[in-house]
Amino acid sequence: MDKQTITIYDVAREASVSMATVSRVVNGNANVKPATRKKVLDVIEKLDYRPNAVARGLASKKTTTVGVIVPDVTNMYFASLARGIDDVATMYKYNIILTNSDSNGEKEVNVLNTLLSKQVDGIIFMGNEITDKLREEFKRTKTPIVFAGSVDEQNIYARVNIDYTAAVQEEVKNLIDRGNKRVAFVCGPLEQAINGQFRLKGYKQALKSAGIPYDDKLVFETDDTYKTGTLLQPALMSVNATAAMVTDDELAAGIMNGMSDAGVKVPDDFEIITSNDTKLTEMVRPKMSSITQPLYDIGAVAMRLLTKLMHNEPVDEKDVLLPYGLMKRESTK
Amino acid sequence: MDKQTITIYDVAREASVSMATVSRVVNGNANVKPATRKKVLDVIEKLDYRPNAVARGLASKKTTTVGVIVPDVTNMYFASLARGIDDVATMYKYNIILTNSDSNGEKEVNVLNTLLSKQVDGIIFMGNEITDKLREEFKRTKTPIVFAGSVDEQNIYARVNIDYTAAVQEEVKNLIDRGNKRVAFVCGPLEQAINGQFRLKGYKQALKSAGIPYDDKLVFETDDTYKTGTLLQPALMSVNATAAMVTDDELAAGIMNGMSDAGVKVPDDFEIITSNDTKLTEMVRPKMSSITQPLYDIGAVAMRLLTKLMHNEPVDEKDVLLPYGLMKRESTK
DNA sequence: GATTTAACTGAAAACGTTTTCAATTTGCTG
DNA sequence: CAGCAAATTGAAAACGTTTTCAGTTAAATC
Repeated sequence: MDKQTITIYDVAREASVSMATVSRVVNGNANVKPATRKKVLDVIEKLDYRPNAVARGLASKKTTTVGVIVPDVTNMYFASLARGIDDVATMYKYNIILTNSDSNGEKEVNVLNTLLSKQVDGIIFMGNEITDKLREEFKRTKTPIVFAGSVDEQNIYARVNIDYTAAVQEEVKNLIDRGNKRVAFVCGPLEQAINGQFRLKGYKQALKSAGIPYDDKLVFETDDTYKTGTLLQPALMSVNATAAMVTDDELAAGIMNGMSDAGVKVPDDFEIITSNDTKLTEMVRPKMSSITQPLYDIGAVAMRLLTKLMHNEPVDEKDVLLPYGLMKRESTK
Repeated sequence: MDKQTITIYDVAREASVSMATVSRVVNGNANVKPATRKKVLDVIEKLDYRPNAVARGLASKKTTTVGVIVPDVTNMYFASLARGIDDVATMYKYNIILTNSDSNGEKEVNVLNTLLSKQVDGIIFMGNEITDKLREEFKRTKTPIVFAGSVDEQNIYARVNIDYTAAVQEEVKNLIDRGNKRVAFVCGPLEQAINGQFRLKGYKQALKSAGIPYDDKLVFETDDTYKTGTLLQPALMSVNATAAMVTDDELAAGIMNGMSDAGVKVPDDFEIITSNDTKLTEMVRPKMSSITQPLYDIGAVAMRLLTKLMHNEPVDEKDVLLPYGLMKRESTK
């Protein structure tokens, strides 16, 4: 009546060998006589035996599961990374436990602890503001961690990103070269190092190279949402900005639609460049010019890196930078 | 040197009680004297003991983990469901193992088996074409399964959806009432029951009520992608369609942009209505009218239903239909 | 064919919990 | 304060694997 499970012991008995031998064939251990292997395999087939991964995890101290902490899967940027992660995880026989943190420090700590209690073999973290408390928790564990599409300004953790500073600098330079004297920098929370340090730095460098003084009235700190973007047009106009470097695609789409709705022509009256190159950039009209990032690859490479860490393989570079590009579409001249 | 872990045995010794007692206080069992509980709690705090979920899983046969099979997290529709699932999972102390199947029957079977070997307590499945092989695998397990946003034409599995047939019928009726004699039905793969049976049925019913003969030249079976949508304009024009009922938002956005690019005005020359009400509908211009679905809730309710199944609580209705709505935006007159 | 060596196999101890069942305490009752 | 029920506790057996170590068998050498 009850869920009767076939255990390794059952197949051992049926094949007249020991559990150890069954375990060996299941794990592909070479030290088994071919004839024995075949016999065991046949019984496994016949009994439809499936190894219990939990018991395996307890005995071997490996769960072949990795934890993935993401601010919100509903955000295309993170969804793309997550997809890359899952694909290479699958490739290496891992599964992922996916958890949404809403970039909330407390949730991040909780979630991290549950993942660790579940004995994940590794963790991929996304999120750009690392609270002290979180760093402390990270430090307490020996479980390998890699950041994906997320900077670590303390240079401690393995991570894979693009060079946000250079990319922003380059794009802002282009904007300036095209005659824009006042280009706005519209970003997510500045406490997030990726904005407040890396990207803002690129923005400032571009201004400096062009001999334009930095004006903090031109930087707009937002919550990265579409809705907020749609409301920004008046503020942007009031500081006489003629272009904007935006750090999130949905936010950028909001700004662009807000402009259009207010009769401001993009790109003729206002140029917009965005940062994540999600498919949204192509769906919106005009299509948005963007920094291109290999989103899927960032996730994929992060996961690959994590496998190396988990298997104690040597890694040459803990801070991997993937190439970025610049895709001109219709929101810039 | 080695990752020295504190076990339940360590705290038992330190608190001079038995493992059983420690286990009791960890699990909130009531039969522990308050003084003892406090003593144990103090030691747990002091030693920073964290229960090993794997060992727990082996002993109790519960992993507090559920498997989630999704075609592709990168699709906003599924990402929204997944978010709803994760949130209520967290609420009930579960974690989710998220796997992408690409709606590929073989992958689905593989993934299902890994999930089962990992002893997940339940499974949430998304995907609309259930191969015989997959059904067979489903049947073999006693692990509860619920479908989210996915139909089961055999009425076997617990599932939560909206009434796709009624929703489509209603919208097509509106299109017809507004004077469209030839409305196209543009959908994903017809093998998927949600399209080939439920939605198509609604389309046909609407035609029938209006006394319009069904013309299969007006149904366009696609792969649900944006790209495909952008290429559909000529075909749609060649059959003299003046409106389209589309089953996917990205696809619909593609069609709309394809129309606009070809100089066909939406909605004046061509009306479009889509089906999933993802945030994309608002980002695109003109904004797309859509059937509204409580995406997040579908996921949330599915997960809630699964918890009941996992805890052997009675469930009154295995086929839950959530309310849908119709949101008129700018792609219809 | 006797030795030596390499290949294969099995017994049993982990792994860190939960859970059953019996034993011990404690609190009441009269 | 004996007697009994209820509340607490602990011992030990699961749970289903992996892994170590010793033993056994087969192959190779002379």
